[in-house]
Amino acid sequence: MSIPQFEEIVEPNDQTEARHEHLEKLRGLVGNVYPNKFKRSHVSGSEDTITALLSYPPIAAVSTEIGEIVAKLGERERPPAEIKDALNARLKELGNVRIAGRVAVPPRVMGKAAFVHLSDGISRIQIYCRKEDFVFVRNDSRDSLDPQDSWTAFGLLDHGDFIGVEGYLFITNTGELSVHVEQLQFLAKAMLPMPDKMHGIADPEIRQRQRYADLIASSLQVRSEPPTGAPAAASASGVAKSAGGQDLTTREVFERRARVISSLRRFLEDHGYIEVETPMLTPKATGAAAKPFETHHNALDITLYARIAPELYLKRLLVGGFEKVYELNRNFRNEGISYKHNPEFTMLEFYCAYMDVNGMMDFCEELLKESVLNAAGTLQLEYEGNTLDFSNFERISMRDAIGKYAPGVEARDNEIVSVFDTHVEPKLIQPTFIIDFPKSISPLSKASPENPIFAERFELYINRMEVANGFSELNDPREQYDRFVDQMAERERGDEEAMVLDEDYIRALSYGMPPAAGIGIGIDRLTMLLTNKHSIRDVILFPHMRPERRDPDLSEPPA
RNA sequence: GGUCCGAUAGCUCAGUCGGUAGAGCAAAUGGCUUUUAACCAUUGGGUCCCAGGUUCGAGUCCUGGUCGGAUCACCA
Repeated sequence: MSIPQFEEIVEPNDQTEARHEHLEKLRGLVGNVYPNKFKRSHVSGSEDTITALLSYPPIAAVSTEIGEIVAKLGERERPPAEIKDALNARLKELGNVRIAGRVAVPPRVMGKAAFVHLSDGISRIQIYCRKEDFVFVRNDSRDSLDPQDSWTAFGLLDHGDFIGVEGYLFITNTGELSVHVEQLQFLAKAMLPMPDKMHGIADPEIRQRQRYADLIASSLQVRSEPPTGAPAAASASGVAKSAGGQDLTTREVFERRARVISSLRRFLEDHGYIEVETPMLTPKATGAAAKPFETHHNALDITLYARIAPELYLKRLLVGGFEKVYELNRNFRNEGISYKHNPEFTMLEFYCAYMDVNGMMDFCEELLKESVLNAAGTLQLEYEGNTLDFSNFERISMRDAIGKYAPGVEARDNEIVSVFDTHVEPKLIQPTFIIDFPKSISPLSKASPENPIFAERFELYINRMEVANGFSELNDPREQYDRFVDQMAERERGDEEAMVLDEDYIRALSYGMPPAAGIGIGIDRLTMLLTNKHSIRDVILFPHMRPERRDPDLSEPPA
């Protein structure tokens, strides 16, 4: 295997060469250009990130006051000096702050003063540097550069570099909260140019392959209505929009994803569930109908499969005496990639002893309402031109749903599923539990006591997508065995996705499993709904893609 | 896997009928001590995705390929 040259990875061009030159000149001025740390101040009570400082009440209050005054001014008008001076006196009392971040705009140098915005990935704040008025700190000693060298060093900063500054907060003549810099420390270089400050990254390939660049672009992008001082956290309310009313930035999408996941965990733990971890590499790929990834374990010389579902392991734990368990982690399915399928996807599965399918629907509804509200701040979500209303979940049998959404369409018992898939699923926009599934396609669920051709099973549909699937768990080992045998017969007939018999699972059930209900919830799809994203790749940080291919001419060095 | 669409400067994009490769941003140089998509002046920057073909001449037309997107089928 050939080792690519550094220059093949970071290709030289006028942009990178300029940055490289700046870096070498900076090295001459400040010594170490990749120092190990920068100590931030604690004015806000905890470590002063830019976001923490901006949301610290005394500072937020000043921002709000000046913001209200500026909002009333005309195009070229400036806020009155006496108001500004009074606010500046309040800011000065807070003392010096030490903050760090990425240079968020190309530095604006104007003769003998300069303005730069720093970003902490969420919020940005302006810093103001005046020649003769601030110094660069050397990174290999405690010395400072003289003002002339400091000004020279400032000119070597590029859009995207990391710097740390110390200074005092003040309001500029135009009314923007800024840091008047007294000391500046160089922290790290950006050797590659930042994404276009107005457009960000348009190419979906780069957005997904180089998520880091996408995240930078989303934090540095200049929006048509820039968020003036208000931290992004203030956007917690509202639908899939951030403070300015625009679509969520990439950063905000993944913050919202994190919020819904932590809320799901909290709700489950508050209701007595414990989180468990079951094998991802398993000798049998079962518990769902899907093609698995296959690998080989050398030491044991056996084939292992990446799990397609944790279901059968979790139910073994019910046998073992855990009454409420959940697992929130990845499943792997070796199938097509689409806007709603990624080869690895995140599933929340949980099981509750002594509960049936109806109790599970009730609980699922409460869980989703709570988590959606926590993550998005509302139960009404704008999505693809519809308003999804999470305050109301319909429950309807598969048979009745066909009558309601596809009136006049004939559906004999053996066709009910395909008729449902083609005629009903595309119409299920609002949260809908479909119940009464045919038992034949539900090999792990209990039959309905009222009508044994149905399983006590539901699927939750939202915006034409299956978001959850749950049922009363079959706990009769003999019947489970018979169902597996039926599945194996399907397999023999060529259905590659029919379920595989798991002997150990039958043995486990034979020790006795309490009546129980279980569910799987697709976290990626739920996140799509919460963030108004139409592709699963937009809610997975590093979605699967074909590997990047290097130019073959460049990758064959002499042997 | 099928169908449709796309790839041009570091980034975002134009490029007419086949006739010398364009803009904005970014970069470089100079100016400017409160700017904020800063501004003004000057300069540099191209494997037009790759390989063939048609043609006097191809970014443009044709064929094949690579990568990506949308969509359909299977899956959650």
